[in-house]
Amino acid sequence: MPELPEVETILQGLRPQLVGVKIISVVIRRLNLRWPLPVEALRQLEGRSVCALMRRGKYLLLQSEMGWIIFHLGMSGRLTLRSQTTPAQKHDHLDFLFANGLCLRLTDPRRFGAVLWSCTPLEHPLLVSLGPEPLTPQFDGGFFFQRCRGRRVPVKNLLMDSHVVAGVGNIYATEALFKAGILPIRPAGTLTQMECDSLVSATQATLVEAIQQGGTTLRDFRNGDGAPGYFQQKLLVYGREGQTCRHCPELIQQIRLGGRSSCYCPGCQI
DNA sequence: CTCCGATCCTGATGGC
DNA sequence: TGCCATCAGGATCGGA
Repeated sequence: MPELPEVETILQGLRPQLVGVKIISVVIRRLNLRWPLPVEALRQLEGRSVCALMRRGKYLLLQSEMGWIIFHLGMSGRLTLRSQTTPAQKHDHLDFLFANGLCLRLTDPRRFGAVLWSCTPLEHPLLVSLGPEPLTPQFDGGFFFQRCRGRRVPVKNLLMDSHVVAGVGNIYATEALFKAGILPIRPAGTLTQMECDSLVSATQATLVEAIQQGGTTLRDFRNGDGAPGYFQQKLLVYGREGQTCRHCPELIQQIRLGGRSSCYCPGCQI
């Protein structure tokens, strides 16, 4: 569910409420998500304070004096703040109860998400091989051009590959390709340096605007405070198959790439 | 190394 | 109303 802008939105909501606050207890209702929960480490958090909250790609990192908890929300995960009296519902798997009366609750119906533990999170196997953050100078047209060279997979697959660049999912890759005027099925190796420059700029502009809008709520995304995002109102092609392009008279088309649906305009994208 | 498809799981939706 | 198929924001894994 959540791509980079949604995780960033959650992070910005949680940070002022939780940093410096002591964790009183941790309630574990399910021992397994995608992988087993680090039960021992979660127990050791009790009585410790939150030192910092950070994001890397789609991962949300919580630092305590004992080490770091790594969250990944998968397709359907949510992290929300609520009062400690709110009863747990069907897919509420994990609660952190804080000294200020708040409860941080992890909900994940599909259970593709993960909760992991590490003393050095950036060296964790799942994070160490991630590509650069898309909103840093490391991710530029030259970098992406080099990663595309010799590759015959559709460029959209590369843009969504977290080992190439971390945090760009299906919605934002689809939107960025439209903004850059590039067809999602173009073999990555056929992109010119200029097209890579354009695609990187479009990706960054899309992510920045989505963060400003508080993310995209297609079904049930909510930030830490339970509020929806508004970027869905700005979507140019995602989910618009069969409708008229916003920039020309053509109809938006839909194809499947790597098992994911991709929308594009045959008039605007080459 | 590259690429493709299967896979983990539940819930919403639409056709019949 | 029920049943079934399809689809959904992710990322890993195995095999060709």
